[in-house]
Amino acid sequence: MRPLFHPAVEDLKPEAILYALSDPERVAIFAQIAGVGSSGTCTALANLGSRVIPKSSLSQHMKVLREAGLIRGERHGVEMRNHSRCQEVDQRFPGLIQAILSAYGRPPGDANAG
Amino acid sequence: MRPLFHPAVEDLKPEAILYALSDPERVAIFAQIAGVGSSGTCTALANLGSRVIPKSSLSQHMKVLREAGLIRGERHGVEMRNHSRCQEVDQRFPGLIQAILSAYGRPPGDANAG
DNA sequence: ATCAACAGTTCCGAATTTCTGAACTACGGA
DNA sequence: TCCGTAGTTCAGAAATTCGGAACTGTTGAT
Repeated sequence: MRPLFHPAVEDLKPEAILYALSDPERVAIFAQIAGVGSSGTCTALANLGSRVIPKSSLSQHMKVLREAGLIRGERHGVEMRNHSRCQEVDQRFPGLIQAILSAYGRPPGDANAG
Repeated sequence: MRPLFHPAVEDLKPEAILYALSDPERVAIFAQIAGVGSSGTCTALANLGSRVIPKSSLSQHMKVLREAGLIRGERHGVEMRNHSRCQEVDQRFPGLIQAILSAYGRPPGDANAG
């Protein structure tokens, strides 16, 4: 398995962020990670909505969110812990995440607290 | 040609808006329309960036923007005049358009006055 | 050390979407 | 009517997405 790629703050691309959050399933995943604050494992995220997301699809979703710079994933033993990079994204693109989550009717949560 | 479809304000979907604006080419088109205020015809919009957009592709882009509710197109004689629906979108999703255009480094323009 | 279970990734074929040249529709003017 | 212009629709190629199966890497038990 190749190591996970995470873009630096200065390399964040608005198009990648918008694309990542143009899928309601990914928004649900991201909102959960941003809301809880951390430790969102893939298996815990697989059934947030009305269906169980197949794990290969979930892995792809996580990759899209990660490579857009929205989340950071760290391996802890056998599992992956994901936490949001809201603070960094907000530093680069002020208000963007909040406006998007609000549009989706997601409570702001700690979206601006990191 | 079938009549153009424009969603009502209450039918605007954040995923459609984010998807539409996850393509830099479409963002350039939308920013131009929102900035100028109106009367953006397709031929005038075809060469905003580094390449000339083929007219079939441009037509598709316009359709995506229109069906996301970001612009309104009206046929005037032989040409189509497009103007932004920023005001309506902003009413439904406050701050969203502005945050997105800012992230892309586009001046706000009359994005909130449109 | 070996084995089994678990969490997540990668592979790959099927389904869907996007792209764009060519054909087409619609309107206005001569 | 015939022509030119503005834009849409069609259709095939190219690219992307989806998801089951196989795989990798880690932990814990024997």
